[in-house]
Amino acid sequence: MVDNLVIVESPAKAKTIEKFLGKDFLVKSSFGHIRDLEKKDFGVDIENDFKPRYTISSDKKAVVSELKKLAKEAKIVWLASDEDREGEAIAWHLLEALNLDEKKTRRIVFHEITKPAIQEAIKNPRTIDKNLVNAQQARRVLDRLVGFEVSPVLWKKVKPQLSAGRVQSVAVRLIVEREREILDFKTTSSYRVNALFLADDENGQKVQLKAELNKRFNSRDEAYSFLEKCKGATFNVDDVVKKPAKRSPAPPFTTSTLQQEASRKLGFSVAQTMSVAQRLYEAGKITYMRTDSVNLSSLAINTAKAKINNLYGEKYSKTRQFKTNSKGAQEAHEAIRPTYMENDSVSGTKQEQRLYELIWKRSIASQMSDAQLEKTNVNIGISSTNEKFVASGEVVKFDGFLKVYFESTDDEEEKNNGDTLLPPIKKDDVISFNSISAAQRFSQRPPRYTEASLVKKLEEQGIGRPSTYAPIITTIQNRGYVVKEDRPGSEREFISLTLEKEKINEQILKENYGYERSKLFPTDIGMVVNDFLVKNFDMIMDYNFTAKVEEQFDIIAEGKEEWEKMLKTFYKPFHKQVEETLEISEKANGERILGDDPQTGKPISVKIGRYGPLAQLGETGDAESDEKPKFASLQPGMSIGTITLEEALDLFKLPRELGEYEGKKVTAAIGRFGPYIRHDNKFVSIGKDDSPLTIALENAIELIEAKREKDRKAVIKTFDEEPELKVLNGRWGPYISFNKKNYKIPKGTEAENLTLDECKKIIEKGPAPKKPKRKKK
DNA sequence: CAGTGAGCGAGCTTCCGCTTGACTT
Repeated sequence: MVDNLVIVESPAKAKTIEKFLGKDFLVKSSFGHIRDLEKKDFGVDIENDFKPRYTISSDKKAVVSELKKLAKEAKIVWLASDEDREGEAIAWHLLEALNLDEKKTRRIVFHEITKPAIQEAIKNPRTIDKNLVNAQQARRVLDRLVGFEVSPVLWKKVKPQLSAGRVQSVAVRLIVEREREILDFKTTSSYRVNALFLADDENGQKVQLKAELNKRFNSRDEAYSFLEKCKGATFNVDDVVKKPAKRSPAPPFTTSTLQQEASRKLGFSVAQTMSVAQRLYEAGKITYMRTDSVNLSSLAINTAKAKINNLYGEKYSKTRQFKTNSKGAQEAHEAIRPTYMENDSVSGTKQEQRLYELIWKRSIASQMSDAQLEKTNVNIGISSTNEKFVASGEVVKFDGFLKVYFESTDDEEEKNNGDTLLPPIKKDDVISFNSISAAQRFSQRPPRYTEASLVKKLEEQGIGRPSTYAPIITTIQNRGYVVKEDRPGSEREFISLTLEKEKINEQILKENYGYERSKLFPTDIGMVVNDFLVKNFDMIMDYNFTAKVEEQFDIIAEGKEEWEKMLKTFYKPFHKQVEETLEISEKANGERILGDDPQTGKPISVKIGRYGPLAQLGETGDAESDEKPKFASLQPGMSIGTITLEEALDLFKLPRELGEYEGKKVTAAIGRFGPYIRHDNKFVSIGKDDSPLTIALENAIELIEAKREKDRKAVIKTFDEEPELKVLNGRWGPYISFNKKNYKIPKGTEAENLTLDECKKIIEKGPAPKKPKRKKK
């Protein structure tokens, strides 16, 4: 029985706003979108101007009926969803789905959750902007058409259950193309020359001065003859140039930059960052975490200023307003910042504390003064040749924002010239060297994407939204297009030449390179699907496709174009591509023929099968011989593009019989869960150190016995009266197993002391709650 | 939990963006 019902999107936001609005206002949340297109027949009437058929999402039925009831009782309903395309559509769907009377409905928006901002919003209601809603409908329908027309093409032409979409397919394309660049990369090498000079410091002590030659040599011989020239040469300081420089703080966090920095500084995955941020948001500790805005409210700027003055003094403070420059930003919220800038730490889990601290530092630093630096460059001439050595140093004269925060970069081999103080040398000083060395350095291939660097790239291209960056990364991995993996590096030799005490010493040294940690790799399926889509759907796969349709959506939002017309223009050529591809295109399976099996002479090939990449021995459809081909799945780490004939032949050697143990056969093979030993219908996993191709019978027996021992330990208690009932020790602690069903033991119960009766009581209470539909593997 | 892969061919899969839970056998 309240006069005013306010509907926002998020329940945490509802709670906060309710406090500002007083007793006459009830604030509820819609939990995001409440309606979506039907799944059946595209949910769109294509023939009839793309008329959408909306239905209330199954998980929103309860929310909608509650809101409906409250709306009926209220005198005025305030629709306060976000002020962007999606938010406007949510307001409109609420109006429709709740059957709201337009006369008693108001649309309001605010950019920051502060009392004055909300009161101001209430004073300035407007009506729903139907043009903006139409832009959203166009976006929604276009995505549906792309997804639901192209995916079935993949089911027919590549493999069932695959998916394609405006966003995910382009994300996969980025990863596939980067991988190809890496595979095609031709490494070159050059010789980098570094010298260690000796100079006097203020106290006349000898100190080292590191300098690099301004030229790299292409061959060992050139490098060698340069070092020869250095023998007996004199080294003269040609000039010493000092230049002031400054550095400015980065803007406060958006979703994308938070994900990047949390990945670089804390090692969080993007999904992890979002879930920790969500908890901080729900606890009222930070502002909303899905945003593309770098804007700070005036309240935040003022409290930051006070905090900085208090902690570091006035000269460290500098008020800044940042502007968004990322494509397609809609700026419905503030930047991500602490709700109370004065709190430099919070309680909570270790992860929450670390993420909060990062957000606090970044926000505070954004309101601090520039760092003042002094850069020094020293050129050192060589009497016997024209090349010069260059030494550079950098000294922080005033730290400014660097006192609290320094943004990291993705560049792995970043030069480490941070805080080097050069010795006080002067122009025309003559200095001597300790050693000069020329080392062979190799050109670096392009880096593979991490989750966070992929998000950065997508944002730059205007693809995806803050609320979808983390789900996109998850989707392309769940679909099996991409895997996130560590890969070991390789070793290579390089030549090092060192001139010391008038002698050149040549060495061959070894270095590791190419080690990858948590990087995104395309799978075989990812590559085959990508190539198929690029070949047949160039329009959708164009990196600028999203940016181009976004321009159209903007025109619709301005009321200068009808959304149905825009869709018609898009759909005609698009649908033609779908039809043509279905008709003309061959099945794509990425098949590659490796050669012939030396034993049978039959061909060996690799391709994508129904269940993933496989190797095949012999040909299909050979009616005369009546002999079926043999199949074997490729193992993790193997790829259609790079597998060799030998590796493929090995796959056909399994399952392998090792011998007998206790009168029963022992075999080794590779299954869904990796390599295993099978004996007496029991399975034992083979560890990393052994391979099913080579493991000996005795090692296998050891594994079998070890497994038996472990199984014995897993049993805490059994009862003679009821052999089916066991108290076991599982991954999540003790539990009861009875007739193949598992039961939770109530907290505070000592598992060892359970009696049969007590166990039966637990069982009577029913099994552990059944897991709901869980489809994803 | 520990392969499968043609053949007959039902009925299923799928998009992006907005928001949290209920759940980790």
